[in-house]
Amino acid sequence: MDADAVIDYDSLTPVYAQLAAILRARIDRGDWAAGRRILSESQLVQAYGLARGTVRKAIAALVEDGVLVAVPGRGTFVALAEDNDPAE
Amino acid sequence: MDADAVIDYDSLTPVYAQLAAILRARIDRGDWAAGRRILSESQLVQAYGLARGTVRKAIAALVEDGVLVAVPGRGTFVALAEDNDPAE
DNA sequence: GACTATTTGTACGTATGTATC
DNA sequence: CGATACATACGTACAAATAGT
Repeated sequence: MDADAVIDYDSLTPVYAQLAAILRARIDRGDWAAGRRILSESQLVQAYGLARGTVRKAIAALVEDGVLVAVPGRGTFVALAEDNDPAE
Repeated sequence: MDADAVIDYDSLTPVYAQLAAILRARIDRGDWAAGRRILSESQLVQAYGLARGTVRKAIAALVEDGVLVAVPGRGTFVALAEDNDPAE
């Protein structure tokens, strides 16, 4: 996945999945280290021009994969375990 | 969980979680056998007086747990495997 | 093949609640 | 107290898949 920072609405891949891939790439390339807080939902909404629901869906997918950890009232953080669960 | 068929908006448990518990109970008691199609999202909306997003969230939780399987254009079905993944 | 109806999937918008800072 | 941030719940609209006419 090379299309960082750009959402392609004509793509077969859902927007939220594209954003999830973008965020995962940014984490992999070191934009945010483990344990660091990433952009807030509002900031992601503005940065990529998406609806909040779409941003939340992307974050939820990464939380599901153990890449991110969401903490109510604090923000969303990069998970500490680098190697995630290969199950599924 | 005994409060079948009734959503309690004053409960600490989120509405979508209550609906998920209700549906799981209905499956356990045999309202729908394995491989059978359950109510459509629209029917669940009408039956329980909820928004579609809430219904979808409840279904998503059960799909996550391997209890249900959603098929685009056809409906949502009771999964074949009775004993689900106890992980998590 | 065309058309319609049904059903799930995706996307967006808004409001409220609660916890944190 | 106010601002920020995540969680939940409501609503709308359109797209895609499926089935039947």
